[in-house]
Amino acid sequence: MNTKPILHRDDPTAEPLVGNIKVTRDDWLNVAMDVLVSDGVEQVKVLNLAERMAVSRSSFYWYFKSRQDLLDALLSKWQATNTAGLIAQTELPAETITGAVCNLFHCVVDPALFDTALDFAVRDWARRSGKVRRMLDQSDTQRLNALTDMFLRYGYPKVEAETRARVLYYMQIGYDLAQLYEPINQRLSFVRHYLFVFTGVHPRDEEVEAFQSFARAFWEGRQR
Amino acid sequence: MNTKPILHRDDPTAEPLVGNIKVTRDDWLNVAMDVLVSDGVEQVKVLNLAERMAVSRSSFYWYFKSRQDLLDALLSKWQATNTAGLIAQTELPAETITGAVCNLFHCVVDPALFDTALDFAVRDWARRSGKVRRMLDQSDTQRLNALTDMFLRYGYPKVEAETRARVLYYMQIGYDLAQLYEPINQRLSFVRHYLFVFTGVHPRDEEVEAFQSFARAFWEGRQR
DNA sequence: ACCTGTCTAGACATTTATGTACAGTACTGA
DNA sequence: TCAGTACTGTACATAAATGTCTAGACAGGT
Repeated sequence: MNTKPILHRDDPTAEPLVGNIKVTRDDWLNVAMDVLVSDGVEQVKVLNLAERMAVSRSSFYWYFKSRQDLLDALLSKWQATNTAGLIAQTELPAETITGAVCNLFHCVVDPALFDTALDFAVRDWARRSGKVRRMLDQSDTQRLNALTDMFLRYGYPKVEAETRARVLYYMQIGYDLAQLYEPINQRLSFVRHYLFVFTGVHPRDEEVEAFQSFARAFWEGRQR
Repeated sequence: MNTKPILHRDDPTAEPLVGNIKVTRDDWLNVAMDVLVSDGVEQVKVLNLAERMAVSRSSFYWYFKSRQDLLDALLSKWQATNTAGLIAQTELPAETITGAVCNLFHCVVDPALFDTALDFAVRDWARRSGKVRRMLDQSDTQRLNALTDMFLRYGYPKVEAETRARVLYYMQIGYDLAQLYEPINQRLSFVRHYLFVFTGVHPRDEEVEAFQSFARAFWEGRQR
């Protein structure tokens, strides 16, 4: 378990906290994000977070007006990062459509590009909040448009580009949702076939291998 | 709003309730299922359900040992219907693979065959409960196997059958999750292209038209 | 040395949830 | 009719969550 949230006070590289400070506003946000992702919004409770950080509950109210205030901050953080991250990947240059889809696959591998678990948590949250639902709908539309444009750039007819964008996007969401933790090697051995089904053309060997070695290197670094 | 839960006492066709009975065990279950689907497990609260039925909370404890007892019953209900429903659709006879996929599409249209919203709610629930998670993993495996077998029956090589089964399954989950409520006609106009992307072959006109008219008839009946 | 601004702890009030005890109500069958 | 069965309602005990108030700890400026 080296994936637990790093509090400011536990981070040796950060400058030490002065005065009576035990945790920072960012600590509250980070821990809240962690709970949001792993347990859902309903579990983002002040008491819960305070206990995890071994800090009094009332400290929370110094940094945030209310629980709702914290939730709003979480949503902003998601909105500012995830959609932008995915769209950036669709716009990277590639010689072929299969190469472009490989670029997109990076999102599944690297949470820094796109945090799938967070995205899922927000989707769940959206079922209970109209405000979140509206933000999410906007993001979905933007993302689908970006994916459609990607296929269009490689010469697909309009309707086919739209269809393939949808299949690709929803498949990624669905896959992550199902959380079928297949062994890495099995999952990577499917990459070639996924590329074929998604694009209708066979990928180049070097594209597949490049992605596989990227993913393998990334996952080895995290003992998965 | 004609989709509100039908309580036994509101159903004119059912035999009238005798004695001091106001609601039945099934009423509790149905309303709970409704809340589970629309608001998630966390909102399945005894008080909440009692208020919706205008009945005292303590009535609940006549029919159920505890809240957990109710949740267990909900899970059983899901397990007994949804997975079986989907697998049955994959096993229906069809002349072509595109026809077989059309049969599967019926699941998306008709909640009696497969309640996608419920499935999603259970997925969400599974994140918080190990027991639910294990049941869900089992179901996912069974469903993927059934879909793979379907492709195998139409002559696809093993790996391609597995890949297409995954794309098809996850795409359906993802699509439902995103809840992009496209207009019916737009959605139906994509059917032909989805079939092509999912199977790699072009569907027959009569297959597409048969499915479209089925879906249209079904949806018109529910003023969607 | 003393104050001031920043942050934390502990005590309190309130709300909302679960579960229990017990009395009451309305049919049913002997 | 009268006891029993099958429920429902009121009241109570308890727990968990949010939010408020106040006293106090700590560093830095004057």
